[in-house]
Amino acid sequence: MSPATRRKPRKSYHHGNLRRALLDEALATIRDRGVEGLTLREIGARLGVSRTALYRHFADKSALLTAVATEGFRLLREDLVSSWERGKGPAEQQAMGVAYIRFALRNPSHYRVMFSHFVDPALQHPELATEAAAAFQALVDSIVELQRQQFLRPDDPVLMARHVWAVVHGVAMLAIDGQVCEPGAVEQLTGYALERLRTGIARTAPEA
Amino acid sequence: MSPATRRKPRKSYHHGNLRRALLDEALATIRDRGVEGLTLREIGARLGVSRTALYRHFADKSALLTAVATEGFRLLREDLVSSWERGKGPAEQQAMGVAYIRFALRNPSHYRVMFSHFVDPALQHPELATEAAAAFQALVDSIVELQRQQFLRPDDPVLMARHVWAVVHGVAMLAIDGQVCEPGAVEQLTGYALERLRTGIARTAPEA
DNA sequence: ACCTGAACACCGTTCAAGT
DNA sequence: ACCTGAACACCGTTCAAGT
Repeated sequence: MSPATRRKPRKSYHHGNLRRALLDEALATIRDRGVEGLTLREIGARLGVSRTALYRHFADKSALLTAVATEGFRLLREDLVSSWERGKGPAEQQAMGVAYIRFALRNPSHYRVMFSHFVDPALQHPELATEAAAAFQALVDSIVELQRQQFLRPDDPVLMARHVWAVVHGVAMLAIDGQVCEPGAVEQLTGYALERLRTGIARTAPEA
Repeated sequence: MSPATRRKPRKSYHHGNLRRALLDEALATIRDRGVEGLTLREIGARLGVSRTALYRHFADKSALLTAVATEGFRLLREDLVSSWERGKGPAEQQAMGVAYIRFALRNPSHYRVMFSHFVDPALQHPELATEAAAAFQALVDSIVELQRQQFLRPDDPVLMARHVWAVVHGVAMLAIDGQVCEPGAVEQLTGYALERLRTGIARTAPEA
């Protein structure tokens, strides 16, 4: 064995995208062991880099989590906009609700960090605040459009958007926290909650 | 100064209810600095007690947080039942919704620990699972009664309860996370969300 | 019974030093 | 530029010892 073939077969430096590798390793660790089980030292060890290599890409642990949350809001917004822009009608808004809850279930690590207040209070980081606001704005936009189409009550769209957000956020949290554990129960709750939500904010009763 | 008058004027042992004092100090620290800012050493120091005194009352840090969560579910259930039993009608169910959100706002430390997954996954502690189930059951009971009174749709009461829970939980989380920060916005969202929720699950349209 | 201080293994972070 | 190893202050937890 030459000295080059060690436990970690690696060139002297970590090549290319260490930042992305750190984010991915953090996401995997959060998925497996939760946010409080995340340690910077173990991330470095798993990637075969020094404990301090991370500080070349993130100011500290909080900055790493902030980056996770920021990326999460961007991915969520992309999912929501993608669903909405297929037709910009009532069916697409229902699809947005499904997409929101599916995002949380498929990206629980992102979702937990986004909403579990592990980042600095009051969204101090401007990037994070911008992405979070953009995701919320996608919801407001769809509500304004459906109000224009006379499908929704003419209430304050921001207030209505907060209500819609509360519903899908509540379902998502119950789902990823395992509070709804029977097989199919998440899908059942998603469908029921979105249908009751629609009835609650619709301009006219569906039978009218 | 005699040796008895030290920095911490205290009898040799902590008298009486150290367990309660530890819980209260933990709640205050969580309120001021968040769950991740909670350290057992500082709690002991603040109470003028050794770092290890806590282990006479709690197995470990997780057990302390589990106790906080368990107490939170008990207090929440008491608030909900108290609101409901004033009349067991539609107005009292609305009051339960208000009480739920007010509980979260008045006891944010309890609420965060209850729902932020700082306790063992899958609610391993039977006491915690029992209290959480009891709080949920109070909601199911009120739904069954209002269905019997023909005020609510005759859907599966557990499914409807999960939906109602998702709505109030979503509003509560947005509120205590400071996502709704303008003065009066929380009360506005609470009133709006509960009214839209009622419309969504009511048996008949209110105008009929 | 309840509490204490020393000790152990661990963590985030800093820094002078390497390539 | 990017990475490294040693060092520092901190934390949860254990344990033999005190009253």
